[in-house]
Amino acid sequence: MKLTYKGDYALKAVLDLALHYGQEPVTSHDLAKRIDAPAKFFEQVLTELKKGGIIESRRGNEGGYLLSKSPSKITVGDIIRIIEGPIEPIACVKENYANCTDVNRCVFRNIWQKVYQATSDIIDHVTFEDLMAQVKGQQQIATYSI
Amino acid sequence: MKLTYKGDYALKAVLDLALHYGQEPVTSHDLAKRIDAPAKFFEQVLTELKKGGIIESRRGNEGGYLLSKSPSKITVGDIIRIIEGPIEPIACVKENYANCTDVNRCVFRNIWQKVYQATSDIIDHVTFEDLMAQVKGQQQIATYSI
DNA sequence: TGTATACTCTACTAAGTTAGTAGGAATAGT
DNA sequence: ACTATTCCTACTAACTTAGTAGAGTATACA
Repeated sequence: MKLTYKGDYALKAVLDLALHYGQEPVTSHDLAKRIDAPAKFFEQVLTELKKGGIIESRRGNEGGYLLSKSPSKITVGDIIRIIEGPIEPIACVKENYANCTDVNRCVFRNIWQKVYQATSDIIDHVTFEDLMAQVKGQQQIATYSI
Repeated sequence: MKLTYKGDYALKAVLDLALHYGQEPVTSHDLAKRIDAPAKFFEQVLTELKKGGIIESRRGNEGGYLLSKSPSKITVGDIIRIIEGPIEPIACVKENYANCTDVNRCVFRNIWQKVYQATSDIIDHVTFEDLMAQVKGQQQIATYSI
């Protein structure tokens, strides 16, 4: 796994939309501003998230983007797979991979399999509901500590 | 973590050298042939492994490369860090990272920290002695099963 | 001392990825 | 009709990956 700017923007955008879940759509412009991403580049990220089925859009005045399902049903892994592609360290980790002479005997494949498993165990079990809870908790602390 | 060809060649080369540990040096040419890597490109990989302190070289006739320490003292993580660089999914995972406005509050950083930890827990604990044992075990089975 | 053998060093390149930029077309609400 | 917004296509500079090319340097051995 390696996180690019695109993935970083995408995660922040989805978290922002999660915090606005059930409310009015949020414009690309507002999102980009809040997460400090170049507006035009960020549009492309939103397009990919839409194609991936994570968000939907409303055009025209009062339009914008919103989550297409509950934050509890979206994981960090979902976003990463859509934006960054497969998370396997090497392609042979996947089942039915034919380009290797002897997949079953390769001592390194076991290692990459474990790394893949460990990584997805983490990112596929963190939902945006979890993240919202953390963010809200932090805001409380911040308020109290002033 | 993403494994490039360079990393793949490096791991295979070190395993091959581990299997020849205590014996005569192995030439770059022979290694490249056995692991099916382009000879000239592969030379660069060996240079990096040498700079990384994993292997040493003997020039001239009867020369070649050999491990600079016991296979039990070299891990997969050592090779990956030398060839592929840092294994953190994003730079902010490292300690004293200044380029972030609020590292302590970022809910995503926790996740990448965990991914980093899980990945290094795996690759830093597999030694080339372990891998040698696996390879030798497989050869036995292969012999018996004919 | 010569020579074959093997490592060493520097430079170049084609293809792909990353992180954008640019400009306009389509659509929806007032 | 006007304005705000998403949608679509194309372009680009910088960087990385996976090599290639060719000359230079050290060593063992005859």
